[in-house]
Amino acid sequence: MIKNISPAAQDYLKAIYVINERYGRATTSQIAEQLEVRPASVTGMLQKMAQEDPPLVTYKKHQGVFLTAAGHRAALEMMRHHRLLELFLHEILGYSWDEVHDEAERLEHVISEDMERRIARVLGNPQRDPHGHPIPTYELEIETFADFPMSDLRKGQTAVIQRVHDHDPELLRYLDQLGLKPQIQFRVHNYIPFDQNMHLQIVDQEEFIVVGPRITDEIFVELIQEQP
Amino acid sequence: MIKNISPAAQDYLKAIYVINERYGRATTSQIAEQLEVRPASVTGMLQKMAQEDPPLVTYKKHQGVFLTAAGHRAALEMMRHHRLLELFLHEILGYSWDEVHDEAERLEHVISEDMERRIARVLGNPQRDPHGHPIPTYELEIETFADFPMSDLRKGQTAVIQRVHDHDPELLRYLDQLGLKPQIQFRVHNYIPFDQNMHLQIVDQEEFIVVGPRITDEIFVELIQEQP
DNA sequence: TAATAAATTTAGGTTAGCCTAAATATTGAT
DNA sequence: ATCAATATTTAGGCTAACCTAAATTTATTA
Repeated sequence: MIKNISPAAQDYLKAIYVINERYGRATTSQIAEQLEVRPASVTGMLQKMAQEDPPLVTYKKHQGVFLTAAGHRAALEMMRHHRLLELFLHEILGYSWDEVHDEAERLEHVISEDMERRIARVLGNPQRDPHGHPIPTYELEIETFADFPMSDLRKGQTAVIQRVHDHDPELLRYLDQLGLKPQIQFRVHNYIPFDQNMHLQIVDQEEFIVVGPRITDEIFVELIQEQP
Repeated sequence: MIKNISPAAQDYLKAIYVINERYGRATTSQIAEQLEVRPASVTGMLQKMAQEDPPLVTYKKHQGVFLTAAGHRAALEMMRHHRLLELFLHEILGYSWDEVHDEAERLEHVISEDMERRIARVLGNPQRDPHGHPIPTYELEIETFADFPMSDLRKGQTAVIQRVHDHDPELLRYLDQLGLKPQIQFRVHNYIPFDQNMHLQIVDQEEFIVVGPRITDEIFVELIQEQP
C-alpha cells in the first residue's frame, strides 16, 4: 500500500492526519506551515494526491482537504511506523524521549512491513510511544482519547497527562526535568488568567510547579474524578 | 562527512570500494554492472564525484577510478553502517542472514552517526557481520584478510570459511542448509576440473557435500595448516 | 597496425519535488 | 457589498539522478 506513495506524499498524509485530528479539516496553509513549504507547493501536491489511483485525499479547491479511506490507512501506517520507531529507539537503543523524533522521522520512510512487525514484537506490541501517543495496531486500529489541552484546566482540578507533543526537543528536556510525563497525575493549585500561568503539584510530591501557556498548550490531559 | 553525499553517490562509493578491494581498480562498466545503471550514467556520476570539494574519487578517463582519502573514509562509513545494521537486524530483530541485506541497504542511508554508535554499543562493538565481513571500527579501521575464493582450493586442503557474499538470498538459504557458514572448517575431498565441482566434508561431520563453481566463487576462505 | 572492446561525449528526455513572482479567484467577515 | 485573508493558477526555474541513441575516442590485444 505504502510503497507506491512517495516519501513526500507520506509526509503530507501524516500532516493532514494530525491536523484533521485537531481541527476537523486541513487547510493549505496549515499544511504548508507544518511541512515548511510554500502554499503553492501544497496545492500542487494535493492535486496530485487526489488524482492517484486510489485517491489519497478528497480535495476541493478552497475547502481544505480530507483523507480518503486509502489515505487514512496509509497515514495510520506512517503513524504506526513513526511511533513504534520512537519507542524502539527509546527502549532498545537508549535514546531519551527528546531525541527519538528526528531519527524516527527519517527511518519511518524506509522500514519494511516486516521490520515494522518485528519491532512491534520485540517491544511486546506496545500501545503508546514515549510521548504517550497511541500506536495503531497491526490492523490499524487506533485508540481514541477524550483528552484536551492542559491549558483548559482550572484551579482545583486533578488530571492525568496523556500525551505530550514530540516535536520540540528543548521543551521535552524541560518537561523531563519538571517530571511532567505521560501517566503523571497532578492537581492545579491556581490558574492566573493574566499570564495564563498554571500552578500545580504532582500527586504525592511536595514541590510546586509553575508553567506558562507555551507549555500547557502542548500537553494533553484527562480529568480525574475528584473524590470529596 | 557523509551528510553532504547523496544516497546515489554513497552507493557509488560502496561499489567502488568493493571492486577496488577485489580488482585493485574499478572500471566504469564494473560499476555500471554492480549498480545496474548504464555506463554513460556512471561516467557522469564519476565526473561529478571527482569535482566535489573535497573530491571523493580520482578519476582519469579510460583509466578507471580510485577513492581519495575522503572517498575512502566515506565508503568505510557506509560499510560500517551496512554491516552493523545487518548484524543488528539479525541479532536484535531475529532476521535470518539471507534477509538482512536488502533492509540494511535502505537503512544505511538514513541512520545518524549517533544511531550507528548506539547500535555498535548494543552489539558490543562487534567485528564481523552475519556473513563474516569485517566491520570497520568507529575510527574506520578495518581488518584485512588473506582469504581467497574457495574455488581456488584443491584436493586434500583444509580451510576455514571467512566470509560469504551477501547479495543473493537464495544462495544464502542454500548455504545455510548445507551448513556452510563463517568459521566453519572443512576439508576438500576432491576437485573435478571438468565441472569445477568440489567434494568436501565439514570437520567433525560425516556427510559429504558437493558444490559447483557458482557457489565456490562466492565463499572466501583461509587455509588451515595441515598437521601430518 | 588494425581491429575490437571499453569508455566517453553529446544532445536530447524523464521523474519527483521543490522554488519564485505575479495574477486571479474565492471565501468569510464586517 | 466590500475587503482582507486565503487559496489557486500560471509560467518559469531548480537539483538530483537517472535514461536513450549515436558518434567518437582511447586502450588493448592479436
